[in-house]
Amino acid sequence: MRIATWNVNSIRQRLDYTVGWLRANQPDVVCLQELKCTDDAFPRLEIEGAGYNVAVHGQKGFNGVAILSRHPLEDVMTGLPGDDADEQSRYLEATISTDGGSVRIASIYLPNGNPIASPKFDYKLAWMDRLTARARMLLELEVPVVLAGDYNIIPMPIDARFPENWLADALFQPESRGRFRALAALGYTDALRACSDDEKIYSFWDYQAGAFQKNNGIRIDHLMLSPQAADRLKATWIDRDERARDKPSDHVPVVVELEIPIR
DNA sequence: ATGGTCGGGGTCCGA
Repeated sequence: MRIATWNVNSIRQRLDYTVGWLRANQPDVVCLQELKCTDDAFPRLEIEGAGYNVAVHGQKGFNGVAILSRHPLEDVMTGLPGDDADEQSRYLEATISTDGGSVRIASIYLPNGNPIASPKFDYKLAWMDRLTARARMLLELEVPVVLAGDYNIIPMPIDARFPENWLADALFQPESRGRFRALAALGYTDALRACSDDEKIYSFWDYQAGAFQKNNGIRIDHLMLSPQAADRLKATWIDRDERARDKPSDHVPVVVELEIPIR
């Protein structure tokens, strides 16, 4: 089973590239982030036309997450538990079932958190605590779980081309990185690091100052696997070519292949 | 030394 995560930075601006990527790569599941549109404005027919079922949790102008699946989407859960007052659309969870097995998958758009001396950073940390609580619950299911998305976390210095540039950024604070590490300590595996020897591998390059041309990138899009998913991990990669296109997203797809046969 | 780019929705905010 092939599972991808991609922050598309507006699904309406990136619809052609998204459909083209689905056709070329034939993933079983894709988690999308930063849709920047409401459920009603999501281009559902075009995605369905490419052969995918759709679960959407949209929001006008900002945020918004979706799960696309070639297989039925079951038990869809919208929003991250733990704060009924949180109105930002950043979390969506569903079960993908095939005859070869089922996977619980979350599409995550973790808050950016900048600037660090602001309520936005507090919101980020509180959101991460809620995510950790949810991740702990999911482990109790003892099934393959994939928590995929834009975590807005640079886990380690090797995950940035120029780590010194990020010292004052919410993406690289000890509090943010510590919470990501806590997720790993629960028993979740960072799929890309578990299955790639390439240290200089990034998933985001800023639009400004020719960051992509200089390979001034960071790795902030992650697929975290429960033990039952990690046991089935076959391969991971990042589709860097998507960033070289005209008018691209600033993020590229990150992909995992799990040994869950599709029958 | 400065500012550099996108997207959405409206002439600024979020990233």
